[in-house]
Amino acid sequence: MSVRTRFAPSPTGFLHVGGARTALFCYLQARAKGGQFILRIEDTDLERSTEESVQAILNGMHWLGLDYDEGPIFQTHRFARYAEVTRTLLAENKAYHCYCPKDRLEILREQQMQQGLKPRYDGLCRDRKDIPQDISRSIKPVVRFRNPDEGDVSWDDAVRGLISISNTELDDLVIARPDGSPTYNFTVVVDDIDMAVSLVIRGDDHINNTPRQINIYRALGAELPRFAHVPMILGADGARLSKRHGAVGVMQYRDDGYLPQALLNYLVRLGWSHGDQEVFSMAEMIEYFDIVDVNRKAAAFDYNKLDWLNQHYMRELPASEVAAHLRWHMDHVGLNVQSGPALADLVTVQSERVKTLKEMAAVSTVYYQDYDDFEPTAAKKHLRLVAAEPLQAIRASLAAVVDWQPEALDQAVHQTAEGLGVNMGKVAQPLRVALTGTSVSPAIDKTLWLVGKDRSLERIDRALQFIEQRGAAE
RNA sequence: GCUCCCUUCGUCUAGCGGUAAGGACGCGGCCCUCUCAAGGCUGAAACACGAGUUCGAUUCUCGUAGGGAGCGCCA
Repeated sequence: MSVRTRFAPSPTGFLHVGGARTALFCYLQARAKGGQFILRIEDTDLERSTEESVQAILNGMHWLGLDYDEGPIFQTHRFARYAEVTRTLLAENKAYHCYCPKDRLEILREQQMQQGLKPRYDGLCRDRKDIPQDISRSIKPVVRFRNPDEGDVSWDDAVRGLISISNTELDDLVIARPDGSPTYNFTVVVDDIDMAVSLVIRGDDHINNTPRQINIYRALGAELPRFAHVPMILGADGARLSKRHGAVGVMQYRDDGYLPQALLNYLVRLGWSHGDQEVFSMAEMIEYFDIVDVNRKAAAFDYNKLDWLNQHYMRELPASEVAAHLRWHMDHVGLNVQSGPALADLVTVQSERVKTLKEMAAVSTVYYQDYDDFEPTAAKKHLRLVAAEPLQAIRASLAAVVDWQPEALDQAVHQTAEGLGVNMGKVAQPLRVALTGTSVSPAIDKTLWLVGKDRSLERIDRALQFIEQRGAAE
């Protein structure tokens, strides 16, 4: 039988990394089994749902490349259907109208808590036949689902194993508000039945909702899907992930310079593994992933490992592909990519030196525009009188280079050093400071290559001038 | 408070009754080296605790402790 999974976020914010991982698991499970993956937007809470959030979720899914076969399906478009099912339950006496005012329920809840009891609806309206006319006219009732009061509800969770809870722990939940709008636990069940979802993958914060939902499935005479409750993702400090942990929204990771492949690879390894393998292509994830192998423990987010994976992908993915992602960051920091080396060339040189694309853009400005001043300590150390001769020599040598490629440039620097009878550092370091204004940059041949011939010669001249002025001043 | 869930290096994890408890990130050291990286080699680092079951428990059972989730006319 084909597997049908769904990811069902509520549009009350951006696409959270925890949600992204759940979506990834749903996606992988469907793709692996040749099934379908559905995206459903749970927007029944009209107060908190926003159009921007819907867009943010769609953007996040798109950036990650998690494409769905059906959807997005909006619950707000299905109110008529929920109302229909509610009427059926009412007619079958599996649900009933409840006229209890909110304040009565609040008081009840407080009393129960005080007595050390679990707060539950006491069932006052369950079999109430004495609704006075004036009450039924002034109070619009909610609809409650008649939960079984005996027996247990249990299911074999695909990741947790057998979970069981007594019906006496449950109460009659509201399935429709006074205005007729449906509530979460009810819409999920109706939708999952209507959409023939066969495997419900969701965060383990929903474990407690599952028994209630199972009872609704039964009342509706529907077959149960398989449930898989995946552990949550914690912040780096082990506490629940929240804004103060930095990036929680998926798009924030793009802004921070991560590749979608890296984030996906990082997320799939949270709670799941395949032997000692750390790096997985999407094809491998689809091939190896199985929801039953997901473990039960909540996992703390580790930026170091994400960084490592990100660098891995920056180096291993085709440079042109990485360059396309880098482009966004270059634009973002206001660099004109026409005024320097091709981005793909930049990527081949810089990817092993930085952890993120954001960092790459930041350390690459000198290849696209002139730097303002020499970094004081670098200049003090390397642009001294003794550096004048090597710089002049290398300038002459470079001026003669026709094929401005790393091999020829490397040769030029080496030959210059040999000719002067000094080691590489005596030539390379002053040259590096001349080229970049700092003492840190890629290998000198690569640095020259990226800076380009004309700009390199200009900058050497500038450094020579600096040395001369400084010499005169001393 | 009540119910449900979780517990192997700092972190992500392997383990599925007998292992020197493996890998990865990070951290330390060495090597390489024109700087910074990257790379290679290497080191330190874990079975929460207590009872059982068993010839033998990280692995099975039960407690304890710690952590998480839920208990809405939010999802």
